[in-house]
Amino acid sequence: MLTIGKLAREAGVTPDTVRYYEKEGLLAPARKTDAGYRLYDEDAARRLRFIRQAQQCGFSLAEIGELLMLKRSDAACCKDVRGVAVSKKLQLEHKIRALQAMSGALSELIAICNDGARPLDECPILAALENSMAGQMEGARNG
Amino acid sequence: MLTIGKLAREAGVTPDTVRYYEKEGLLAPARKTDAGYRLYDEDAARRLRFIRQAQQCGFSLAEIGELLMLKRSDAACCKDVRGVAVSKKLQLEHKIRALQAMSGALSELIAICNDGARPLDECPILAALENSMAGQMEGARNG
DNA sequence: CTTGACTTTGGTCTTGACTCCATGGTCTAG
DNA sequence: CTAGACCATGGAGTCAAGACCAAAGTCAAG
Repeated sequence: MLTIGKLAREAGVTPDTVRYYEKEGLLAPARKTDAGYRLYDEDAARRLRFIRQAQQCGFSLAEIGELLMLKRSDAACCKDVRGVAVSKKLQLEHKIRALQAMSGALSELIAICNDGARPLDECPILAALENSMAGQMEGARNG
Repeated sequence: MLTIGKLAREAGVTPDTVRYYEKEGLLAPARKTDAGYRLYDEDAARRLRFIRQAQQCGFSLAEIGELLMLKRSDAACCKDVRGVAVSKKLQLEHKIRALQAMSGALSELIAICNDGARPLDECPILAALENSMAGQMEGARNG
């Protein structure tokens, strides 16, 4: 069992952040000591890591809450919940495509610029960035 | 030449947002009328679309500013700038991997839950989400 | 030449996600 | 049994990214 400080340190956040997540209903302590200290188990640690990763991927805490509810959902496990999963997956795929387009654009950029010094106005950065993304971007239009 | 309203409408944002981007140094009008009206060209429109897409991918306006500076950079075009591009690309790849892990986890989830109703405690959501992400997540640890 | 849609600047307000602070209780090492 | 590190609650402050508002200028149509 971890105290809030240890849990937080392990995940690279502050205790304040952990308490905040609790207030938002994302992460509860397994139990509390008589003195009121929060105690967390390994499950909470994984959960916290998940939250941080999902955040890095651009999900809001509210969305992460939905993702985490896939786990808890008191209702039909594999029914209503499935809809949420499907729509989240579509969102993810849009994001991935957009990111891949960007990444591709940057690759071209890096490759082309590899040869050394060029005149500024010949630098194909804008072209690479804006053109090569355009195609992929269409798909992500209404993400 | 577009007025701020048309530009904004085309990109699905408000004029306020466009002015905000200008204040943040991300997007300037090509010129102003005598009356002080902002006028934008097609370049600005593309730029704005780019900003929105990048935002959807989880970049902050500050980061997007860096990306856009790849274009403007008064210094050596294909030299210092290349470093920024490379590091942005690494960031992107981390994000992509994390997103793909999530997407994969959701796929399993959806597939497994496809067969109908199951007991809650047998619902493999936690397992799928947390286990199947664990491996990929390691890599993205310090993104 | 007025009406309605649009624009300007400059300001305050909001929301999400924290972050810091004050005050006070708890626990462990010496 | 006390000093220093940790924890609790409650509330205020911060930052990004806008949203909203007021007062006033602009423009195209009838």
